[in-house]
Amino acid sequence: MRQFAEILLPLALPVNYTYSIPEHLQEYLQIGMRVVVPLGKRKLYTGIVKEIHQREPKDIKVRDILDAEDASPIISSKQLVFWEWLAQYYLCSEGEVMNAALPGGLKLESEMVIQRNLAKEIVDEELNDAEFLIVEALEQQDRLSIKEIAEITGFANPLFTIKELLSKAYILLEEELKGGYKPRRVRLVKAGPKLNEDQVDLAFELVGKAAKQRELLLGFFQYRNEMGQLPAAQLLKRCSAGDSSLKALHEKGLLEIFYDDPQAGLISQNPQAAGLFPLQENQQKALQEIRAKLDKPVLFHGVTSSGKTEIYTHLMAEVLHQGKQVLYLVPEIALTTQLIQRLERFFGDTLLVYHSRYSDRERVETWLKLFQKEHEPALVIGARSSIFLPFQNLGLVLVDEEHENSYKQYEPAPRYHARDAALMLAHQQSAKVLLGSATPAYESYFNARKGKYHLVELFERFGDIAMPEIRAINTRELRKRKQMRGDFAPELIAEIESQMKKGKQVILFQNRRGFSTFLQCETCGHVMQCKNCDISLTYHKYQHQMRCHVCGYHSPPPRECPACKSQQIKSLGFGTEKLEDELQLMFPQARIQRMDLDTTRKKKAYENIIAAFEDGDTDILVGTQMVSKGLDFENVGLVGIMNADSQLFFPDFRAHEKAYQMLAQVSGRAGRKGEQGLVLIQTSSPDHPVISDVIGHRYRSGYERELQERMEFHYPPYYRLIRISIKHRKREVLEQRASILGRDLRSLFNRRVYGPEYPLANRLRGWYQMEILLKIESKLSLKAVKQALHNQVEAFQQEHKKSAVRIIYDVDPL
DNA sequence: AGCACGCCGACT
DNA sequence: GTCGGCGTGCTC
Repeated sequence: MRQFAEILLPLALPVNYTYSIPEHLQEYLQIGMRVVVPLGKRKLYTGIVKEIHQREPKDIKVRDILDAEDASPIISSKQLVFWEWLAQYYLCSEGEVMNAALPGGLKLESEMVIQRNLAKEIVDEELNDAEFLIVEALEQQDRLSIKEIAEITGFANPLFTIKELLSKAYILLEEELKGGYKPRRVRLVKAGPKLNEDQVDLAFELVGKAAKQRELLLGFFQYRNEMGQLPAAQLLKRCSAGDSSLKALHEKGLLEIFYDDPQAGLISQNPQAAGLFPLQENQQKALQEIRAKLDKPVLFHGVTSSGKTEIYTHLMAEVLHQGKQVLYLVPEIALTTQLIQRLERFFGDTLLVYHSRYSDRERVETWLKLFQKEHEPALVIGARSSIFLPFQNLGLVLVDEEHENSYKQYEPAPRYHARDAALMLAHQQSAKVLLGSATPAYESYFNARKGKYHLVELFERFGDIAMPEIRAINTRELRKRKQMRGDFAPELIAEIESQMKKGKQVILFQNRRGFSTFLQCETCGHVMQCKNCDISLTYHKYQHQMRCHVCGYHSPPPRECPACKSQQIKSLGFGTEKLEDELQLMFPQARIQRMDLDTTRKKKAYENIIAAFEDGDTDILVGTQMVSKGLDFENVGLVGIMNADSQLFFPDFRAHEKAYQMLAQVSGRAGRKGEQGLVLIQTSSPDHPVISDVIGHRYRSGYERELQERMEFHYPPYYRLIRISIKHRKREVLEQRASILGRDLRSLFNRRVYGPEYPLANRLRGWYQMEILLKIESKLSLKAVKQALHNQVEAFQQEHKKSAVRIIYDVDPL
């Protein structure tokens, strides 16, 4: 019986391909193994075996699997089920899911290499100069890549020459797989044959007078772990000794140098070496309540500083104690060294960390380590992509700050929401789920009120700290009376001053990076725009550049208006950078730090800024969103919000929800230990209901008000949204096609179709873009809707094949 | 994703 | 006249 395998390839293919299993792999191959398969003319890919069967595909010339990459599966069947759900739910291919799921090191891609055909002897007359160069190079080196040949010949595209040589039989082509993960090895030191532990003085006699060697030997005794070894690099650094001293000790037979994987040399941590922090009575009560209700997902609504992390830690410890695995999801930005170190103290080796700032090698190591821990407890803390790790024995999924938008991936597909996907992951593995936030997403709160989740609430802060006092400052009024000093109300300036006098720190929040929002010509009103995108460029003073925040395009600021040549150009709006400038002028002695995307780009920059603030080396921290995320500072007396208006009046149905979340989260940074913190909000609408809710710490009131609107205007949680983006390089083609597609969809879904319309920026990276929005009643079967949608769009694309538009789906868009 | 095939501008 | 630009289609 001929055997076939359905293979997942890391490509956006509409269906999975089938390959035949050659004789030599028939007994060997298992679901979840990686295999090498040919695709197209000269490409090899690593795919994953999804299914093994005997159904021969019709009308397709099936090719053989070339080889198996693994001795045993590296993807569990549980993961394959999860991937399938993601592809189906988020309307993308399984290949795209696989691409997002696998760390780069587990994917292999082929590269063509050129080898000399030794059967063919060189006949000078047959070769031109370039060909001769290649043949000659191949006499030295037995294989060359296309890139290397390009370098040797100086041709940008040497394929033609290669083909020529191939036809003359001088060379052979071969595919070589690259990018495979190889375990890392480090140099380690352990006791040598001449080192007798009972007679250490003999060893020192052998060393003689060499001071550095004595120091190294002492260091070895001092720093080695319980297995009697440590990394050579660490020993040398601690003793500030050179390699030669170590070699000398090695030659004397006192120390042995060997190679092993990096874990071996580390001082192994004793799990739960540090005890858990004891919980306060109200925390204890919340924990008990959560524990009792985990038969369904629990939404834990605990105000800022209520000590949610401590409660999580206790719960995680319990699940680990049962021998199960825990996934602790946090937004990327909240994954700080502070938090990781804290967890490391409690959980030692059971803790695994996974996120995008880690190198690919580290991610592969984490992946494989978890795979090995099939039936062992493990705690994984990670950002959204950690939902893809190979959990086999998942007991609990914890989603912290579950309202965070950064859980949703937008580009590239799969456009998944890690919280929602994690709920499914937990469901598939019968694991429990805890969602936590001080400001839950309205959709989650709705689910909790409707009984889909359980709700646990905690309204007191840890250690009986009072909720901060929040005051709104009416900037419209002050501007009218010309009392604003730049972007600051007098009251804000006075408070900053008085806090600094008291030795308290200040956080200022401005949700806009750069120096100013845009540059505008005073004469003709022209606004400097990105040439690829339909948005204005932002002026960055430090780099003296205009930058596009969408595509990264940048250019020096113009001296004159490109439209009317006037030299009167003014900057409008303001960002963190300008704020920092103004502040320094007002408070020359103050130590001011800025924290935004620009200042945290480097690897350690974020940690450094936070450490400086924690150590009291910073008086005023100016920042964007980043300052509101999960940072716990001890000494913040004042939080100032420079301009709440941009959040309040943002044209999005979630604007009020997001504004409340942001204001409440930033406010939560104020006040600690027995002192009430102060929050000042500058706004032109101090009476706006969202502002009053924030001042009164009333989460529910905004929720109730907003839900009413959501129902009326057909938005989540009453309706589910699918956004269909249509892209084309030519505006006319796009508009014409989009309107046809809109009509097609309307014939199917009637009034549930909105648009096509241009989004806020109608051209991004050179592509025009329109959007159609589908609003589907929650009670309808989303699956059936998606099927119908897919078929309709497929038919539409078939009918307009020439100069086709690109279509992108976003299910549950944000 | 790559690579081949196919139709319109600057040049050995 | 061709070389080569990228737009489009296909890969089990």
